[in-house]
Amino acid sequence: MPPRISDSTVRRLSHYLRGLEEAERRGVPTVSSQDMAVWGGTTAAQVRKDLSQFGSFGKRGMGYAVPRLAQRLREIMGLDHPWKIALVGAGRIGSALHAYPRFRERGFQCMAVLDSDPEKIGQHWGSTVVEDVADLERIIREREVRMVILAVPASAAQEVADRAVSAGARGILNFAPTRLRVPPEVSVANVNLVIEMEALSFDLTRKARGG
Amino acid sequence: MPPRISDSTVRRLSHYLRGLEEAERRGVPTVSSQDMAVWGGTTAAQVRKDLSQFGSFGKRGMGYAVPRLAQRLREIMGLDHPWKIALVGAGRIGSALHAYPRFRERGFQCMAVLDSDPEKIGQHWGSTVVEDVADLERIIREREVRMVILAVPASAAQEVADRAVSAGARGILNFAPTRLRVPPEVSVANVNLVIEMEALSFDLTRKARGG
DNA sequence: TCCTGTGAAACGGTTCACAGCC
DNA sequence: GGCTGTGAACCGTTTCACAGGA
Repeated sequence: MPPRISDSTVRRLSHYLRGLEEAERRGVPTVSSQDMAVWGGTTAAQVRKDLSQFGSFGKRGMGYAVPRLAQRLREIMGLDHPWKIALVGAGRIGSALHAYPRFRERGFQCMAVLDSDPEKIGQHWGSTVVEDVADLERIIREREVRMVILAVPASAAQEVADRAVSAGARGILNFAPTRLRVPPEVSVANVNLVIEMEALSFDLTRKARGG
Repeated sequence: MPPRISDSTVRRLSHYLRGLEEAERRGVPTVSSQDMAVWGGTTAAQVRKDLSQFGSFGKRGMGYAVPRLAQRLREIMGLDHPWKIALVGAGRIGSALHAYPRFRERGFQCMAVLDSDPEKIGQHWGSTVVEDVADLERIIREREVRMVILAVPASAAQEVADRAVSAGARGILNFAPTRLRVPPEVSVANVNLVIEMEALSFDLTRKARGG
């Protein structure tokens, strides 16, 4: 029974891994928790606590062997193998995401781009052809898609999510400003740009008032 | 000296406000903390705690008067007046953000779109013309821009951020996968899509393993 | 000596439970 | 009776401090 890992820990692990891979490229042999703390925007103690939840990867007095720790972190995060994803919504956000090179670099393979708009269906996006969202279930099943990026209007998000889940998708990156209801075996990450802007508005307002 | 307000509280306030404005439109006169809890994906007690940090807005036995609370929340969050923003980076993400109608609906007025690419400078985006990022400081000052959306490559993000801050910007929505260093009077919200995907990867991997 | 791994303490956010007002 | 506002309890995360191995 694995203990609960907090969301903030997971985010920091991403940062550690990014730093480790940069160090790997440079041929740095070992790093200290202090080095990783800088990458993760945290403290050395926090880094060690984070890592200790998964095992003991360092050597006292020495630090951590970069290739070994990077490999272990990739395994822990499930990034030691590619993920097959599908992009639903071929609007502007969808187009930007599809062109975003870092997804592919990180091992997220886009198996399909889907939309409901007849104007968009059939368009060529690089080597990908936009397909009909009516075929969502079949495509997810046939191409073994495990994650879906939802870049559809809020009004369609829940329905598309339900269908994707029923076809076997287990992770959803949701750009629609809606709280999706999904079964517990499914994970959802929400990206809500208006909330981010409103949080900035709050912060700035508070700083302007309170000092 | 206002007490610290947690980030999670701020996000919930956004949700409460969205629900309140929907209720306002429908002419609902009062709501309970339980109603708001549903909007914010939390509990009634949490709603009351959140609100209590800013004052007492409800009536015991009655609930909260919708228009009054909505107005107070807009004031608290600094959403009772428009915000002037600028968009730096006229690539695909920038283009998607510029077309995103919810920013404008929510009172975020885009005063400029900037890029360094001569091909893009001069392009017409609706009624906006893409301008040269070399004029960033002048434009921020002249048009009283307070927030900047950074949709530029990671390699340019810090430099653009520094220049925006020096010209008077105080909020940054950062899409570049970099941790920006800014003075304490400046607030930054990061949107890091790879981290969101990696968090999904972690979750799914963990669920598949642990049960 | 250097730096990790880890219990213990401190902190902050959430939940509980109830007093108080409508 | 119903629902808010809030101190107190609870719980998870972060920080501290140090024991222990290289």
